[in-house]
Amino acid sequence: MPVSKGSTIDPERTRATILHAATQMLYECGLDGIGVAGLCTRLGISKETLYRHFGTKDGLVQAMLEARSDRVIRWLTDAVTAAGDDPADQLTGVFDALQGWYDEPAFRGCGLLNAATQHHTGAVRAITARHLDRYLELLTKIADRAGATDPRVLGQQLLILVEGATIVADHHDRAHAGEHARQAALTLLAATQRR
Amino acid sequence: MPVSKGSTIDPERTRATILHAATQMLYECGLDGIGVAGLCTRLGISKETLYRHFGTKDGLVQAMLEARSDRVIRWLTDAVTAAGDDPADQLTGVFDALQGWYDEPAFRGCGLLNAATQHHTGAVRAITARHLDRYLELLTKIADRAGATDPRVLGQQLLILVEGATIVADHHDRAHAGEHARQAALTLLAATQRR
DNA sequence: CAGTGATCGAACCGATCGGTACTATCGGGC
DNA sequence: GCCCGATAGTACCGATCGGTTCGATCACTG
Repeated sequence: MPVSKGSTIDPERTRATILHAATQMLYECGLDGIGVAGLCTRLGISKETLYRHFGTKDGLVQAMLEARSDRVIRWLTDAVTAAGDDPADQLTGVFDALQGWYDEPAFRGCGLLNAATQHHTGAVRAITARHLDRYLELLTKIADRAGATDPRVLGQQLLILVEGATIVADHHDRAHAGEHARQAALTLLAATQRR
Repeated sequence: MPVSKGSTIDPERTRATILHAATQMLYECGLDGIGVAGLCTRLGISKETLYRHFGTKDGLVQAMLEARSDRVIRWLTDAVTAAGDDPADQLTGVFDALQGWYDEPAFRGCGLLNAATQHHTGAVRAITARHLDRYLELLTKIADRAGATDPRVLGQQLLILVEGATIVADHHDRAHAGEHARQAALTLLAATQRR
């Protein structure tokens, strides 16, 4: 059955729907953990539709990763904003948000890092590197607002904590990684302010 | 040419040679980045030999990961030993060793974490989780010797720094990740001793 | 109401995958 | 010196992969 029952023909909306559903599937199964055929079946679309919107599987992957990066950065930016003006509170907001993520049953690590590890093509790695850039910018701003001696160094250290916590949560101890990282971040923040 | 020229028939040695060469190849290409056929060609062995020694590709992967974990842990343990008795020096030894690794052109992140991300089968993830356990044990011992208020928490934080530094080195800034993590580790160490 | 285009479902393609089978050949132990 | 086992090389298998094509069908537009 083409076009099926009451489905609105709206390419933009179709594309967005595919992107959203495929993001979850590919995150859950891994980029190579599910083929295009299986993906289309579980998305309830035909291969032709997928290929018309995204050209290739890699095209879908890249579109999905860019959208995911946007979403993650927005999510953490909001967490910072919601935490108020105190840099320590902002860091707490970030790591608490991360711990909330780790607690989700579907948590499988950072989708962008996973993708870069699986397909180490130039394009995917570039998207991931840019993602870390944006992360770093967010964290460095906090370090700057906190009056850190060297905000760039503290920003990098916070980035290491964020990524390390995500890795440890995925592969070792998801229950406490966020909290341990949060405490470490606050200690580093306090130490740099004290100088 | 079977058995080829002056090749010694020594199954143990053959197995070890395959394991060593395959470890490098699979680290460089990723577990799914090269097939069994290509692997055998570049290793100069036949598929039959590989399958006799390891049963399946997964068998090879698991044997390789276990060997790699042993090797990495021994390497870092040696770095700690070589650094003397001062916990701060020991941490410096660890992160300097890591930075030396990041500086290698062939550096592609932690092979065990990469493998766990690529093949999230139970067996591979278990080997990786155990690898992090051993890492944690090493770091917690340092925290303990340093007289940390809570050595287990500091050990976890150091683990987060180690893994975070490796991730950041792989995907963002390989030149400074080790140094930033080292500074952070020393700051955390000093802070926990001060209390 | 006619035509356009988005979509489905299925068949199909060549390539590649992990794994097996078989033969020929060589080294090492008896 | 003979024989067994380890090995190379090659052909082969079924499954699956990413990607293409085509016809039928339905929603929307004019």
